Formats: sequence, structure tokens, C-alpha cells
Amino acid sequence: MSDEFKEFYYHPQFDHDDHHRRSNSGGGAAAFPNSGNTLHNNMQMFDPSYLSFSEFLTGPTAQNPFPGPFDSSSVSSGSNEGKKEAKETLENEEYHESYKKDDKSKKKGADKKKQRQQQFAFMTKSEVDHLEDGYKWRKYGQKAVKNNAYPRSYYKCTTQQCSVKKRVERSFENPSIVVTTYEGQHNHHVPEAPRGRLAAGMFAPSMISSPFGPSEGPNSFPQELLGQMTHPYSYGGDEGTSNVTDPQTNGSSPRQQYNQFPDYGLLQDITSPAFPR
DNA sequence: CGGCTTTGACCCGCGC
DNA sequence: GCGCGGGTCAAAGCCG
Repeated sequence: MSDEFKEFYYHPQFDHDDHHRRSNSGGGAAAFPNSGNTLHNNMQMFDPSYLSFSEFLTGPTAQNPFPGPFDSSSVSSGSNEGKKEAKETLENEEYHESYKKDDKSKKKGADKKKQRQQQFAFMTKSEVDHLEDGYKWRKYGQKAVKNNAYPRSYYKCTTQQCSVKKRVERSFENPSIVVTTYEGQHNHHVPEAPRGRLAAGMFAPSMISSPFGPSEGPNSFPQELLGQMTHPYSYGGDEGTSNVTDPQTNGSSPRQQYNQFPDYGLLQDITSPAFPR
């Protein structure tokens, strides 16, 4: 219960034109190429230049693709209650959000114009695949991915006007690691805490109002997640050495630092977020 | 009964 | 041009 710290890595969802790097030369494939070391190549850290994660996201998203190279700092999100798993550092997991549809309007008959949307991926150490983030999701598919014994699940936000999707899959090497990729942006506020917990407090509008206005924010990242990250990303100066702040050992109560995170049992496990393209 | 999950099929883009 | 792999749809089943 004290080792609950998460490392936030953000890594760009390389999407360029290189979408489908599917089987990077017969190996890599989708999410976790067993390479087990390329992670650092693709993961980037929160840039200190940004006051907050939100800003961080906004910046690069708006103009520069990515602020900086992978650094090495981590964040701790005071997960109390010790929900289920212990957090640890991921270092050899690579997550590649290859970007698939550029504009492909697949599907039969349905003319869905697929245009790339902002994506945000992060790794979470959790026993459950589907982390509750306050929004309601409907699973619309599941697929076995290559080089990964674990299937990838596809979810859509059930809110009508919202077309946010997310993919969830487990790391092949570390089954305890769940990689969640959000795509698109919620154009609404967090529903009435479907599960009754976190949603309400943790996604208080005040926290997500900034650059990520749920109403029409230019961003598409999980506001809830941002909420957590905003502060955690203190990024003191000795990043790389110390995991930012560990609420629990930091002396201050987690609740304080993370504002209203009553008892969220979902994103608390975030291990390493990727980065919105 | 309504909503969600499951699962097989279909479609599409990319690499060879 | 073909095959592979990934993403989505939609019908059926399950559960609350």
C-alpha cells in the first residue's frame, strides 16, 4: 500500500502516415512488440515547460507534435484503498498506437468518415481490463491481436453525441499491465458516476474545464485522467530521480494533492500514459 | 424489457 | 494481386 506510485509516460501515437506498422518487419505488430526496450524510444515524458499536463497536452497538440524526448520521471497518484494491484514501473513495455484509419471508410454500407482523432494512451497496472473512468462505455468488439495472447477490446462512449472510443488491451509480457487508448474527445461531462464512485468528485468540472472543456474542448484526452495528472506532474527538478511526488510518502494526504479523488479505483493504476498525437 | 457483452463476419489498408 | 492483421458492425445471448 505504499508502493502505489505510477509512472506516467506519455508517448506519441505515431500516426503520421506510418499507420499500420502492424508487423514491424514480422515482429512488432500492434501493441507490445516483445522488443522490450523500445519503450523508451517511443515514450516521452511530460515536458516541464508545461505548467500542467493539460497545458502540456494542449501545447504539443496545438502546434508541436511533441515536446521532448522520453525523459524519465514518474508520477504518483495516491491510490489509497489499495484497490487491487501494486504499481510498479514499466520499462520494457512498448506501446505503439499505430494509426490505422486515415480516412478509410470501412464497414459495410455505413459511410462513417473516419478521420484520425486525437489519441491518448496510457498503461495501467490493473487486474481489470476495463478501468472505470467515469464515462459509460459500451463494448463493441474484441479482437485477438498478433503477438499478444490477450485480446484487445473496443469500447465506445455510450453518450449519444459523443464518439469517443477507447481500446483496451493487456500487455503480452506483463499481463498485469493494461494499455488503454482513448480516441476522440468527450463533448460532454462525465455522466452521473455510473458506478457511483470517482466520477462525481474526480471529474469535477472545475478540474476539466481548462483547456479541455468537455463542451467543446479542442482536446480529446480523458479529462478525468488529466485531472489526475495535472497536479501530479509536479516535475520538480530532480525528475528522473524521484518519482515526482508520492502522496503517501510525501506527507501530504493524497486527497489533497489530487483534489477530489475520493476513492477512485480505476485510473489509480495508471502506470504510463502515452501521448496524444 | 432494456442495455450490454459476446462473437463471427465483413471491410479496408498495407506489406510482400 | 494476394494475404495478413486490425477495426467495426450487427445479430444473438445474457444479465439486471
